[in-house]
Amino acid sequence: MKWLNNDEMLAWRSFIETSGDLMRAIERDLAPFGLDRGDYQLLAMLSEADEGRLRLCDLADTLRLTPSGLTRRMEGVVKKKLVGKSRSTDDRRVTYAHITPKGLDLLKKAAPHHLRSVRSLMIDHLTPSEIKALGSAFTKIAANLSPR
Amino acid sequence: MKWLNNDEMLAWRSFIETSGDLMRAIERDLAPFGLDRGDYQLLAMLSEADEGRLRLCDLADTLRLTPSGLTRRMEGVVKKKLVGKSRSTDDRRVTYAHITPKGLDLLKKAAPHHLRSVRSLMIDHLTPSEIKALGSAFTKIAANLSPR
DNA sequence: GAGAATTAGTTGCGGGCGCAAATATCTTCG
DNA sequence: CGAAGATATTTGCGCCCGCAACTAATTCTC
Repeated sequence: MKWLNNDEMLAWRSFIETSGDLMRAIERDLAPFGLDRGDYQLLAMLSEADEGRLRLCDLADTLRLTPSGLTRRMEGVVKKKLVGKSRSTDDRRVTYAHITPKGLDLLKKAAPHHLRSVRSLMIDHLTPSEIKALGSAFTKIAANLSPR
Repeated sequence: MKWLNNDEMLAWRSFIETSGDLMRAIERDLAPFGLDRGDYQLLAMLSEADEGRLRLCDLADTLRLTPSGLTRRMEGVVKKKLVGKSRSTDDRRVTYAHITPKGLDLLKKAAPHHLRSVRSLMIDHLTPSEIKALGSAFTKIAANLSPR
């Protein structure tokens, strides 16, 4: 049985212990805007999408949500009028989610703060080579994760 | 407004996109033992603790759970007889959680598989320098996260 | 030493989200 | 074409867990 050496153990332990804390801290910084991380991610994805809209199933994929998870999350942002839904006339199974002007507005307000969070909580503490290593490490890990 | 450069963006994006997937994959590999990641972590912490027991509040801290979150998680493992509770006679506010022989047994069975998961999903894809970088990066990030 | 503040743990409530089943709408193929 | 299968979305149900409020026990403070 090949155990983990010290470096490996530190990599694994610091990752699992810290990533949750980091996420929570990011979330806390987003709270003043009335958004949680899921909402922010959702708005960000829509704002970057072509015409500011995406099919729900594609949105669910990019957000790593199951269909049902997305349905529930949509309820929240739709109620806040940040996002709207519209059925496709082309394929009547599909529904589009599109970001509203209000949603875009809020996102544009929140983004700089969020960016500052990410910098001050993470990026600013790392050397350029650590940053490169994080990127390549997670990219490789992702590539080897089962097809989802 | 200082935006993120390419390396920074990749580090951040790959981290948020991948870490959840990785956790889920780890969890999936633990499922055959009837454990989820939270249960495993709990058992692991107890098994490493002095005399195989910890005060509930200390356990909650190390598991990054609120007191109420821990109460609920304990319900599960106690019902499965993997963990027991005992009041301290010394300070009658405190309750200890201690791992049972059955819990220790299960942990010992699950650990090698879990270890293999961690290796095959993460460690094996990384170079030694990436592993070192992950460890130092998350250690630094943790050090700068608010005092919790 | 009595009351205030602190600390440990539990409980009620609510939100997020996964799973399985149900529904609606294509798509495929004999 | 029509039935069988695939795809998009919603709903019912249940688990995890955080927050706020509550109880119990201990420690401070005057």
